[in-house]
Amino acid sequence: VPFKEFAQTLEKIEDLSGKKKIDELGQFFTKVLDFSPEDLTACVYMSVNQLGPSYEEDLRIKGDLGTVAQQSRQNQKTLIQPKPLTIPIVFNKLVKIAKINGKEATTTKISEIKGLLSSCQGIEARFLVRMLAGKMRIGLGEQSVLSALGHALTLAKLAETNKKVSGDKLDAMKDTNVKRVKTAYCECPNYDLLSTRKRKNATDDNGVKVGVFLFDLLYFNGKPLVREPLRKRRELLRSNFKKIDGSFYFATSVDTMDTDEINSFFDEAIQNKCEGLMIKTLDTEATYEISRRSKSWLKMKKDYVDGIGDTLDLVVMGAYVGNGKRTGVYGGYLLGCYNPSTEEYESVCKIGTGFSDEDLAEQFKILQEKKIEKAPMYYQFDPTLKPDDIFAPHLVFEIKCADITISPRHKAASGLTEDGKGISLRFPRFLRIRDDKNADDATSSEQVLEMYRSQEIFANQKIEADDGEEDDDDVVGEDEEKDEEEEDLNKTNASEGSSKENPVEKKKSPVKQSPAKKDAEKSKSPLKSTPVEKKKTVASIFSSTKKSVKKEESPIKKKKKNEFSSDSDSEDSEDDAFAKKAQPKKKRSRVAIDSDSE
DNA sequence: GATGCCTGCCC
DNA sequence: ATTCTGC
DNA sequence: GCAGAATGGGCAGGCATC
Repeated sequence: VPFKEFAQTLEKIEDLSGKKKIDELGQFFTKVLDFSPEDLTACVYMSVNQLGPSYEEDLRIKGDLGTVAQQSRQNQKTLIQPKPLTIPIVFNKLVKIAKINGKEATTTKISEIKGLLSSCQGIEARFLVRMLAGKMRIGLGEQSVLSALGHALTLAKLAETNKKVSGDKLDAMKDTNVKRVKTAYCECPNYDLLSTRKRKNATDDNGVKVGVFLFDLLYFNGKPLVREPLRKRRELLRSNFKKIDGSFYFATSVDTMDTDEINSFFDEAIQNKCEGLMIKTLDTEATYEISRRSKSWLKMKKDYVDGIGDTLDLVVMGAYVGNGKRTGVYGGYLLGCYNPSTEEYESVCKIGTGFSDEDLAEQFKILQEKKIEKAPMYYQFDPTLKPDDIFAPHLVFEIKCADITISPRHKAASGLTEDGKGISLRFPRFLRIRDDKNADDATSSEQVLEMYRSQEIFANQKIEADDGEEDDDDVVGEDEEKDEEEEDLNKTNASEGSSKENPVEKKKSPVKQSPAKKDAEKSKSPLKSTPVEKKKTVASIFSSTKKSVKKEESPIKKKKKNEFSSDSDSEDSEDDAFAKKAQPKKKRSRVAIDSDSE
């Protein structure tokens, strides 16, 4: 397959929109299947800009690569002058470059890349460079590549059997195959992910206790359990594995249909320094299939509710030029808090999300007039954070975060901590510009430290929960049956948990809260977005004070934390309830909640 | 050998 | 991770 | 609602550089 053909396909895809992108790639794959099916693997990998799974360990793939490598080598001999590149040549070369390591690795890689580039013609170079940069940005990613593959396989199959189908019937067949491809993709272990991560000194004696918390079983004795409901998967997990104190546990969970119970379990989780809960249906839509997963797994964290959570007002010290769709505006900013005693601005975090396109355009305009040549003495930040543009202290952003942590790079409150370490934010996002604040009205270093400390305290004490109120909404499931309650408790520790799991796939599926975020913040109408149908939900939650639910996909661990909200003043209201839901399907069911914790 | 920058990965 | 946006 | 594409802190490992 000529590389040029591939590059041209990418170019077309870039300009098309919606499903047409998939159709275009599907046609390309169909052609590949027709003329050089042996190149399909490489084409698929290149479409997702990956070199494939850990080829060293995957014999099947390795075999393919061997063939590819051979072909490529043969071609190269006769390739005295620029000869048209082919998919195998390029793919093989990329793999080769990826494997180069050791001394002089960079130099060698560069020279190999130069060689590849000099063989490019026309648009080939453009896409080759993007591939090398890791950003294809053609608006088509993994999911679409899988769809295209499904389409191509459908057509190939039909051609093979000489059948002719079209219209709705054909579409239906495609859908079926797309689903098969995606399912296979989900069920097929990725050796790269499963392989043990390299750790030079993975000892356990560095004072940090590490434990594994199991919460699901996707394969057992060679059989995929992905299609089994969570209740069964969990039962197999619990009956076939044994807990080992100090290192191997089952995630703490509670089975319930009662939101109050969920809330109190959530409080307990927070107390134990967990980030929150993963709420899943036990029986209904409780399998691990991709298309439904998003509807039956919800993540519940304290910072998802508008008006609640840590909020800070920080000064924009500098900015970084934007890439891709942010070309021409800033892609992110360096923010700092103000230390009145030293009259310095200390970096707290960079920020790059939460902005609408309009926000970015407006900010770029505002900041042009605040640009200054170099960072003033009163700007404290690590050299590695040096912004492309630096501004006089002026603009103030209201930022929300999930946590406040000690940082190895940021300077906030570094003069106030015992060890001199600074403070930073975890998962910072932009909420809005604080027009009503001057730079020196920003959150102070002391306040930042205070927020950090109160988190610690909070996490270590018992929270009285409670609430009161209820809201209406209900949750619950109706159908599905029985309830039992069960729970295990283990609490323990804390260390960071880690986990990694879910080797099966990585996808993301957010349920975002409604887009009402900023508005809600301003208008405080937390419920507004929620009403969504509460019909069939998987689970709906709300609480009286904090908590909301978001959806997510892979559960995992968490880290610390707790709640609290302070802010330099913004109005946080706390109100109410919240409910989120997942999607309408019809039946409700009982849910199981795992504490995502470490 | 120590230090710094970059990459890949986890959230 | 979080968030926004086009489809 | 999905999929894609912007972007965060932090860690560990690997390579470059002093």
